[in-house]
Amino acid sequence: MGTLGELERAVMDAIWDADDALSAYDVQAQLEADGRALAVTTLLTVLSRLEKKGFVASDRSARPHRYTAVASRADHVAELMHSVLGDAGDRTAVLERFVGGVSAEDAAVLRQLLGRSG
Amino acid sequence: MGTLGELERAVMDAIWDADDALSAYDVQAQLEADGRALAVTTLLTVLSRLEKKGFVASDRSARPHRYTAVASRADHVAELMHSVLGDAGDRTAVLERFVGGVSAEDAAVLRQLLGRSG
DNA sequence: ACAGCTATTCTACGCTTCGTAGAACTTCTT
DNA sequence: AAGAAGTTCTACGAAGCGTAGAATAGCTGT
Repeated sequence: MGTLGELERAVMDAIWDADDALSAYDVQAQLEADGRALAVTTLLTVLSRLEKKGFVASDRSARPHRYTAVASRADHVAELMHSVLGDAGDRTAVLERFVGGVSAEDAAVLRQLLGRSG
Repeated sequence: MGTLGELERAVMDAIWDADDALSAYDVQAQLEADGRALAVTTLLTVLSRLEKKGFVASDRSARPHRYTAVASRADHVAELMHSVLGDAGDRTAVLERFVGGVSAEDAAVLRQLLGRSG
């Protein structure tokens, strides 16, 4: 599972922030609005790399191909959290440090989420 | 804050698994026991890179320099979890997915750590 | 069916990180 | 002071990433 580079991450953010599927041109416009001017071919390259890595899927029937995120940002981040926790050794020790560092709001959310499941 | 490469990770594991400070030679022996034969200079290079990245500190008064982890593995992993959570956008959504995916044991640990009442 | 335009893929290059280690240099010990 | 033990410098190849031009493919109107 590869991690994302800087531009790859920016592209994923654009896709995640959009409500519907984006073309390379849409992504280009989005990044330009963020002050980053890039050639469309650059975005197409990045998009195809993201597809190879399994982060996006493309609809190639539409003429400017449309790209959508395979997992939501929340899913992706939660998965990352699990994956780092995964190779931790002493999970309890990690969770202890983790919980020790969360904000009061996050702690409340966690309590609520854990409350109902047993 | 850079992530660790494959060998860098193996070296950190050796250091984390040891109770006391290790020299490059100790690390070499440890990796050799794990079926990986490397020159000692290789380990010294990696160790110095880890030091530059802030993962280890060295005691240069002892003659074979001794290296210790700056943070425990648990601290490191918990920090990583926080850092991914950090650039998440909707933290509640992430925590929801995260909690949804933990094992019953982990959930029990979390509940205990968070305390009964919220 | 063809010309011209739009869109996509191929190829490429420079930079950085990482695994790997020899060569050169430093520092003890005797 | 010589030799051994240890450390730093320098280096190189592979891979990943940002970046984009060149080449190619597909569509549209006449």
